[in-house]
Amino acid sequence: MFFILISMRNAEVAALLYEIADLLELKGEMVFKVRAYRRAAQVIESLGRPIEDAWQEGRLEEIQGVGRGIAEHIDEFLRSGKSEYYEKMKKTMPMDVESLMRIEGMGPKKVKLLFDKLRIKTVKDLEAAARSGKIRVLPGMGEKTEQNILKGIEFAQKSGGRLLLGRALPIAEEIVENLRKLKYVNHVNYAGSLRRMKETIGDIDILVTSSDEKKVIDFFTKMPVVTDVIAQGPTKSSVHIQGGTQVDLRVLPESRYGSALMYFTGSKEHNIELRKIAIAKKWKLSEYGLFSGNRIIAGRTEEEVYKKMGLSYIEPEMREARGEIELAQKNRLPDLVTLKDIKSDLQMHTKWSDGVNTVEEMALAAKKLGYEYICITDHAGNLLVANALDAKRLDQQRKEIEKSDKKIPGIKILQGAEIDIRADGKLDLKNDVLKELDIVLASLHSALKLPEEKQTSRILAAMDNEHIDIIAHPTGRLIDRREGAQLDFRRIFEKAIETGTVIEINAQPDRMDLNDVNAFAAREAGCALSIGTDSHSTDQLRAMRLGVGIARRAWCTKKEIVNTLPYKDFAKKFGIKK
DNA sequence: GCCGTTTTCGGCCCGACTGTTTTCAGTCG
Repeated sequence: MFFILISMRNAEVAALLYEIADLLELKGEMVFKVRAYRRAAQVIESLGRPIEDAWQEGRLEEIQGVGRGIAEHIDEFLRSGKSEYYEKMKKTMPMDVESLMRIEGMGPKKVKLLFDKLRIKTVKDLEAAARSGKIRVLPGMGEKTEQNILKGIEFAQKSGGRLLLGRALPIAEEIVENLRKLKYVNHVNYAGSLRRMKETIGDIDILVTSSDEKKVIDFFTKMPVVTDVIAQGPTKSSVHIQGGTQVDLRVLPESRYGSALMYFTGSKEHNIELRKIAIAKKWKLSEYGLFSGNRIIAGRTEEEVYKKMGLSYIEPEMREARGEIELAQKNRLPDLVTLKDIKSDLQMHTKWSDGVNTVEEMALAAKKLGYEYICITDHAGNLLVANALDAKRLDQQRKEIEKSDKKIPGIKILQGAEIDIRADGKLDLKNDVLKELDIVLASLHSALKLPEEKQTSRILAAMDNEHIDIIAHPTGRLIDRREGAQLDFRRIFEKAIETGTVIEINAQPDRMDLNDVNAFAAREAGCALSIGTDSHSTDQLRAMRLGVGIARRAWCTKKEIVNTLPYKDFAKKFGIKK
């Protein structure tokens, strides 16, 4: 068995290569050279194993997209923490490229021109120049350009960052529903990273087939949620909606729906791979279809296009150019877990600790979702902020759970608890209390900044306790708000297999923890996984689909997810006798 | 800069919209 460890250095190396790419682009280097750096960065970012391993083994050049030149930069960076090449370039172009490029409408050419002519280095410089009318006199620029720059700056300051998947999904679904109601609209779907279930979303892409393109675009740009229209052409439009999210719409004829949906679902890297296959067959693939010369040979459905290309259908969550195309060629894609496979939710809170609903309300809501059993996992121990239960209250709660279990037929209610792992690795409750519970979750809630070694030991110690069944939200991160614990996942996965501990995929929209890359590594290592919503109200139970999304992005089948087990098998696996 | 059952040289994904132009470059996805 081989193990995988996700290292922080991968992200550092990727960041360096991205920055080099930006600077090369400013310099006006060949687009292909720039692209080569970006591609290498992207591959290393989602590598799934530490770049140091390949480096120490002298096998950097075996990484896709890394050749002699880039390998040398990586080597220097890993040895010395610096890159002469990068620093030299940065000296000649000292502007804040990242921030400037993030302004809508600002690309490398404008950033370079504005630096050369006006010494603009920061967004602040840019704003001042635009306000005083210094930009309009430059070649290729005009008054409108200045206005757009100011609008772009204002917008970048207001919005900042990406939208959580769990927030973007309902918005996209509502827009899709509204478009679907129109008489002249046939197919409509959202695409993009949203359809691939990435944990955060840059913007929302929507695709429509219609007999009347103009009417669709008109309807779209005049929706009440639209705050301003960025672009509006005959087949394509972009708008901002309340809250600042950008929504792109594309209208296409029915016969192109499949190829367009593929194109807009991405990922970009997946599309490029597909197009290369088409080129090798002397065809051409675009959003308008698969072409042999001028003749369209596929495009109506995604299935048709994949099939014509000699590939089995690839689920959107797998389209990241991480080897799925090769598997599709061999017809060996995994049968991904689906929401329907889920028989239970293994993490939820009630009024007993920090939730808003009762045991009974949670159970009824879970039953409505079609679950066979659930696990009530209120906080227990000393976590006072979360109103954690002590031994006495756990006893009282057990009586209520048993009562509800009898009262509500068709769903089994288990008593679990979420126990805090203290900084020294000790658990927040005594063993004689833990042993009375059906399922025990252990998780980190504090001291998330300890060094990796200590943090890892904490989790390993918890797993060594025979009563701990699941490690919940392993890193404790909150997306865009808190980084979470540094962990040596290689050792954690080893210990999980040794002790039979399950690792949770937490489906809370701002947790998504394990994330897709770590869940991928866990599955490859052979770990058992669970998906829990960590719900604090009945509404939140529906977040299960986000967790399933992570599992699917990690190529999990139902075999790897313990809460797809029917109750009988689940009870047997965890030694529950009731 | 990378890469190769078409190539170790000559390719590298493809198209829409905007704004400033008067035929197109820049940007975006």
